[in-house]
Amino acid sequence: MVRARGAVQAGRGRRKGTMANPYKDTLNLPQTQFPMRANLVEREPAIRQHWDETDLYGQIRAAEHPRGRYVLHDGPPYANGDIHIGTAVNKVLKDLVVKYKTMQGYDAPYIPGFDCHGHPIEHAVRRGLGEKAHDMPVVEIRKRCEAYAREFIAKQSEQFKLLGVLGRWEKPYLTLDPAYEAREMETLASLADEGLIHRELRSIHWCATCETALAEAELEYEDEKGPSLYALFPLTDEAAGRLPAPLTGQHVHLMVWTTTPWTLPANLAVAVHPDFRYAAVRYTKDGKAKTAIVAEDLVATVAKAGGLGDAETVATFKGTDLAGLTYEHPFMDPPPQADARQVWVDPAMVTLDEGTGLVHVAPGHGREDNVMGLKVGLPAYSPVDAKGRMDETVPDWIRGKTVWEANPLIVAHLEETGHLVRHSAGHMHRYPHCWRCHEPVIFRATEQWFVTLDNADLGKSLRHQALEAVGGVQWVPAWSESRIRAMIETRPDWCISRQKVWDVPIPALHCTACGHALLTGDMMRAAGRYYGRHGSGAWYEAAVADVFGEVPACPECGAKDWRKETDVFDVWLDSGISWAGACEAEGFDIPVDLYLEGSDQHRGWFQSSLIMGVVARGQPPFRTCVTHGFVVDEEGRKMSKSLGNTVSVLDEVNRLGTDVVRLWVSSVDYSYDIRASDHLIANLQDAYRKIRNTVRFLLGNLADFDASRHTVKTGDLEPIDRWLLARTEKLVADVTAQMEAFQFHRVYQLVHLFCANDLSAFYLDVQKDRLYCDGPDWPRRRSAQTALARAAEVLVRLVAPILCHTAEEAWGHLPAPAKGEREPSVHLARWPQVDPNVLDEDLLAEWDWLQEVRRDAYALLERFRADGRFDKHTEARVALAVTDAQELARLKEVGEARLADLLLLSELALVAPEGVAGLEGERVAAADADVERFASAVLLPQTYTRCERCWNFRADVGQAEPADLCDRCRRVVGEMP
RNA sequence: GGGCUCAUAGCUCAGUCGGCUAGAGCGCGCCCCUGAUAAGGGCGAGGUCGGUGGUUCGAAUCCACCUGGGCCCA
Repeated sequence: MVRARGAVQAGRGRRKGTMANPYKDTLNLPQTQFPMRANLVEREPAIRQHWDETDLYGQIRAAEHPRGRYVLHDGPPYANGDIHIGTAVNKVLKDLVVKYKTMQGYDAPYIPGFDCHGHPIEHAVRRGLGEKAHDMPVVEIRKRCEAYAREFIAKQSEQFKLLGVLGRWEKPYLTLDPAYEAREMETLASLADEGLIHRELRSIHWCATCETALAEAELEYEDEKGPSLYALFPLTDEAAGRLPAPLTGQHVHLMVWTTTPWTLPANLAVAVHPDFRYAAVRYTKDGKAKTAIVAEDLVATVAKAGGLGDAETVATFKGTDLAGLTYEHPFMDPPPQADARQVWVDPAMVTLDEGTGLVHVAPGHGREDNVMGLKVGLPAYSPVDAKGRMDETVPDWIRGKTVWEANPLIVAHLEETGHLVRHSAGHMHRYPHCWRCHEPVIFRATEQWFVTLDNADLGKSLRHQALEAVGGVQWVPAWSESRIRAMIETRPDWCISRQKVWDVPIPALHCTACGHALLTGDMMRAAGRYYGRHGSGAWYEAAVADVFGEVPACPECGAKDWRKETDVFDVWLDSGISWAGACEAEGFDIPVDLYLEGSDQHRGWFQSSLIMGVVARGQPPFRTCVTHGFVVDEEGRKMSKSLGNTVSVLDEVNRLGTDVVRLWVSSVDYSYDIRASDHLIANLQDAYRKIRNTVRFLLGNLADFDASRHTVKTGDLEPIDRWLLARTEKLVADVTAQMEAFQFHRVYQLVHLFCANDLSAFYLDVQKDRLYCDGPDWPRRRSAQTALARAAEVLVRLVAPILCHTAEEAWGHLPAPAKGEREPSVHLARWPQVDPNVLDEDLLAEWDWLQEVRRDAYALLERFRADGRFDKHTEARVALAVTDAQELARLKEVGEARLADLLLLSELALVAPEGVAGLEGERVAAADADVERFASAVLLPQTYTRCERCWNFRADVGQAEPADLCDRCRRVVGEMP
């Protein structure tokens, strides 16, 4: 629609044009060197460089800390690869806490750490070496591992610094540091002192490619297609004789199901459920009639899957009836002990979800199998060597074959000997894989060192103590507690040995005469001292006497000839004692205040630290534990390179600037999944600009404000300025509460709302007239500036933890404080404290109401504006009919003139609904605008002239010379020199 | 399969003990301003509160189940 604007405007006597306003120089327009354009990508590095050059971190450490110490202990990221968005989120969250606590007056050191040992680095190094690794001395490989780790420590440090994370980067704690290793041994010695370390033949996850045991944490479950088969174990004649009629003495088989044929050689038992019913089924296969026992409920399923067309149930039993029946192995020689190869009842082993209801048990090849074996006294027989090859105890047709090669051979053999019911090669299942080489792992029984979680006396068990300790920690969010509780309740004994070289060697000795393995607390302490002096790698070349001061005699046989342990400790022990190796080493008390990590650390660092803290110090090493979720893509799916939905945080920093990325981190509720994409992070640019420009406008209007001379006493402030002071104080109170609760996304919302609503859309819009047009030194203007100065001061400080660069930049543009000197950095400044006298809730409620009134009036007046009756409120004279008589009286009390100012109107009249009858002018009914507060509005004819200086339409324009000014502006101009 | 957990507008978040027509900011659309200007202001449109069933006078909220995610485990 084209409107005849020229005519309308001419009729209102408005002179619009590009002609320079002769009074413009008499205005107090904003002035500041703080640029509107952030240009973060260029500016931020300069700010960080300045921090480096002035040693800001050192200055903060050297400053006064009236509130004592607050220790956030860094969970060490693994020194491998570039940082990713998840680690970036973690570091930024930590930095928010540290910067906030620092401003609150705490000594809040941040000592970054790096997890330097472990399988991933060793794997990468060995892969790089190729064949050469086999002949290379351990010490040489370790040297390369260290170099590898240090390379990534340097790289990651630089990347973390790009995120604005302030800390002692020049001296992080490293788990490969000999002093750290020494403390680790000293701390772990308490495990041995308490008798909590034992050695045991256990079935564990084993990677045949990497030739090492794997912890739960080192497994990845992947979907995989594999074999599955139904096999028959014939009952012995003795057992057949015990069967009830009509089966007595017949050839009857136990039918089992397995997806790992290679474990069949190690079969030592079959488990059934005591409460299930079992059926003897007769069927014909290859022209031969057979009888097999399966769970009754699974007969149909098995008949179908096993291809038993004519299956017919001939008898049923209870599970307990089957207990003790002995059977023959389809291809193995006599069992290693007499009570092997019989049926046991074990409810934990058997479900009806899959299989036949009879479970093939190989204690050497499965955790549950192992547990059951221990219970009934079966050995963890495991005829597979470290490379995954079948050993000499198995028949020659599979001897020396890898388990993967053995699978089809075993299937074929069962087929040939009539023990196979049905075989399939396409069974889909989730199967554990090695987290490094991604090959499928096997279960294999080996001698390993364990931390005992359950003692005979349950009340004193480590598990029990750890669970008690959980209750003493504040978990954020609260569900975090139930999660770690459930995990500790169910975790198995902790396998702490690894058949690797890149970690701290276990300083144990094996007697060459009797095979006894020796590891005591004193030995560990001695090794700790030795490692501290020479580095733990020295173990490999040291003589026993060098490490322990003497050669101990074997407590079992008295011999003095030892083989040094070749296994190393699990890498989780390194970080699990970081509270000792890093914190106590710095003189920090345990427990420290805060651990803050991703939710995966419930199984990792939180747990290992808690357990070690309980063992060595009798308490958890942290008071509060904050957990954050994982970064997922825009659709909530996990990020993966193969899906191509990853976000590179370094790219984002280079594209948008660190402060925008930090603002993004602060804006999300990190308790759950965190969605991220280029687009989602870039969205925060708008909020960043809003905050930055609001700060800039505050600064611009404070250009001529000298706090020491111009500050107006609170009691003398104009009402709206008194409100801003209270509103600012409320902001401080709210933001502080949310910071204390680690609810940074609420801080973001509060700050953004304050900038967008309270300041930009309301206060600053209303106050522009005074700030620009009043005399520079008029009390009314100084009143506004007093409030603005406080708002600016507060805002810059409140955003400092998040927008650490921008706040620093703005800091240099704030007016000098009334007293004393400004700290050289905002990060050395104090967090604002709430003055309860200023935070006047009644006043805030009053102004909430006024703002509602303003919003409703605006909605109504918008009707006139949309119709082209005026463009700016300052052009309009308006009468508002207030629906409620009481509210009308209340508004009258506020005053029409003041309300006209708040609504930016030329003039305002307040009337009762019936009062509009006699008024001249166009009117609009409130129903059109969905407003109840006002019955209607009347646009009164504009009879006033526009003041050429302040552009307000006022009755007093033309009443004196200069005739184009209003009274106020005449006074201002008259006061000018 | 088990433990913990999530799902409210395009996005980020509020929503108290179950109680007005489910809110905010951003984004989007339209308009205004040009004295915050690669700024600023106004208005508006956006929701089956993941789905189904139940409890209740009343459900985003409580319960059950389902769907789809996430972390961890088997």
